[in-house]
Amino acid sequence: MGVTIHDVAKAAGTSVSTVSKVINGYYSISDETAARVRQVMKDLNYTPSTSAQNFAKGTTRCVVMLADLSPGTAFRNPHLFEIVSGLEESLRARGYRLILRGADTTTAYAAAEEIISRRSADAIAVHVSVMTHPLSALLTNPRFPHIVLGMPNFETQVCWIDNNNVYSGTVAASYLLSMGFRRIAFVGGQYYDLGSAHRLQGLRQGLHVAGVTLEEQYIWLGESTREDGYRMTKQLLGERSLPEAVVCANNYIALGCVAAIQEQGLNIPRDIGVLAFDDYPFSQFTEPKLTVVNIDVRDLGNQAGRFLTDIIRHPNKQVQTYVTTSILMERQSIFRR
Amino acid sequence: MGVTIHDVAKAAGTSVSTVSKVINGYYSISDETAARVRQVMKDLNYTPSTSAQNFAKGTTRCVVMLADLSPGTAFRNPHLFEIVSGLEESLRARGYRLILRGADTTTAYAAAEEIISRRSADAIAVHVSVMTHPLSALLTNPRFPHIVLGMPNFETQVCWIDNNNVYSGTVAASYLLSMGFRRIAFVGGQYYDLGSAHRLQGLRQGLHVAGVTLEEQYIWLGESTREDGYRMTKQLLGERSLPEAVVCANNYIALGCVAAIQEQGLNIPRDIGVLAFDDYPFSQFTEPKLTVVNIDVRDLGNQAGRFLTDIIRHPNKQVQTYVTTSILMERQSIFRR
DNA sequence: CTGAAAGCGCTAACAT
DNA sequence: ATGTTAGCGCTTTCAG
Repeated sequence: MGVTIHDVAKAAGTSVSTVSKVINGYYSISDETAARVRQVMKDLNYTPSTSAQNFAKGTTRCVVMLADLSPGTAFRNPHLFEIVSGLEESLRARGYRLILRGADTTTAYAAAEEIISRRSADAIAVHVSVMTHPLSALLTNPRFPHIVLGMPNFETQVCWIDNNNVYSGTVAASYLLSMGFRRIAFVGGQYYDLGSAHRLQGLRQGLHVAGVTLEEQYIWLGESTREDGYRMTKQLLGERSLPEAVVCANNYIALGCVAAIQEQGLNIPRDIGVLAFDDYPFSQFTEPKLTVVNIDVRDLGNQAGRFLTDIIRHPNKQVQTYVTTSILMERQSIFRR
Repeated sequence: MGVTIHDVAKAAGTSVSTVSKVINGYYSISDETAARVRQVMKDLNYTPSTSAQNFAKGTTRCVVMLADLSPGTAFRNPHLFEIVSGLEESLRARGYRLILRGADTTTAYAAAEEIISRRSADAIAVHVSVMTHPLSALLTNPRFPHIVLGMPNFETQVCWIDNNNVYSGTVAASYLLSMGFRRIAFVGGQYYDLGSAHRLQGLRQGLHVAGVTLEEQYIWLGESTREDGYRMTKQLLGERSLPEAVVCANNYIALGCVAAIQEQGLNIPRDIGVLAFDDYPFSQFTEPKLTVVNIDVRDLGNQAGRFLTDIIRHPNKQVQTYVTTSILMERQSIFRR
């Protein structure tokens, strides 16, 4: 079939090992031999076989990512794919390929086990949504290079990386304070929705250090849906005194929140400001467009790729870290008071 | 390191080829030997190395998908990832792994060339957005197993698969006709936006066979954005006689369309019906929720995977096909007249 | 600086 | 039914 390293060696009048050495570059080969070999490779249109190289070197140069890829995920959770894209980009820059593999909590363990035992990848990336306790044990004992995207909601020795939502919350707080807001409300997900909970925590903290209190009556937690955002905001607006601004834990809630406020005949941002988290395209589908604290999730994927290659090199390396590039995107839903 | 086929052979008191045969299963091995070998494999916790197997067999069991994965793609184009998910699912069911690789029109050629020359995948899937003429030549001459997701907008011998948007257009037509509509408008993308153009064509055709004409004055083409949808609809509403329904080529346009109609003080669906294509989550963010002709893009990915494995087996197979599972999702933006 | 040769772990004729 | 053996295409140690 194709031309092999032997053909090159023969044509260049050298041994295959010499050719291999010029391919890999980290052996001493005289410049002239190297040049000749390179020329022959070009003439013969030779490219080393990836499988053969990897097989001989005992590596795969692949990392597989386990994630929920069930129908509709791309629509419901674009974040996931933005992370995937960032991961792919980062891995590719480092010479690795990203294999995407769908799984759920019931199948992820077997998938990982197969990958590990068949040595079909150099590392595994697991999206936190398919993470389980057994899987965590599989990854850490004995250790196999891995990273979990998102902080697991249980104590574990796995490597993970996540956005620092607490920090993002403080960013929201600083911004609101700087814009002259004091009486602030929060509409978010349930306490077990860690992302929302952390954002709330950061917001509260950020306000607190400035001597401002986030009052309990202004905190509403529910489902992360447009419907529940609407419902909660309605109730919030029923309070005796209106907040000056409401912070929405995510875009879905924000959509409902805006609808509720406007239905009440209130003007955003004149009567009440709205600040949301994340910059889904639909944060721009409201009128006015939402000012948001955006989280650069692609960067999360990027960082994960970087850590992963580190971990492949140093399997004992333990990474449990937060990375966040939160960017405030000022649009029209908050005006200075 | 790991236990190899030799260890198994020794422990089972057989030759490696016997072990190999029971692994692969398509050679005659006595039941009792097979059982013994299998037992030893289990005892030794042996799993064949994927790389070694593939290398020996001269295959990779991988297909790489080339697509635009630039920042924000997941938000702007969730369709793409739904296709990816479908493709992955389908390939996995057939024993292949999906490697996702970012590219653009300037890098896709080199990426494909590398894959082909290094034989690092058994096939390539290319999203039409990164397709170019040279790439098409590379794939077809000599033929390398491939499939393009989406119909290229130039004459080519590549294998491709796409949704039948013309058909979807006729689905829209039939529905509107059955609901008693006659005077219908279309707000869509430019003529070179093939998806939109085909939907328009199907709509026109579908109406035509029922003796209904889609009048030119009711056809507005522009950018596929909320803004342009708004602008076009505004103009459309300026016509001397209002259409009974407007069909929007996609969700973005629909968002603007709904806003324009409502701003005009018209009620949807009482005064005017709105029918859109695609079921992005934000087709439900309008009030009322949009009735849409949804396209099952995941199924497109699924079919692509099926064809791809066929093509790998029969490299000369030529596939240029439309598949469509369009489903009408009735919500609140169309009422029977 | 170069080459010979022994793998890497498994498959697949071919022989028995 | 089972074993022998020659690869698959490249890397890497060890001599020279």
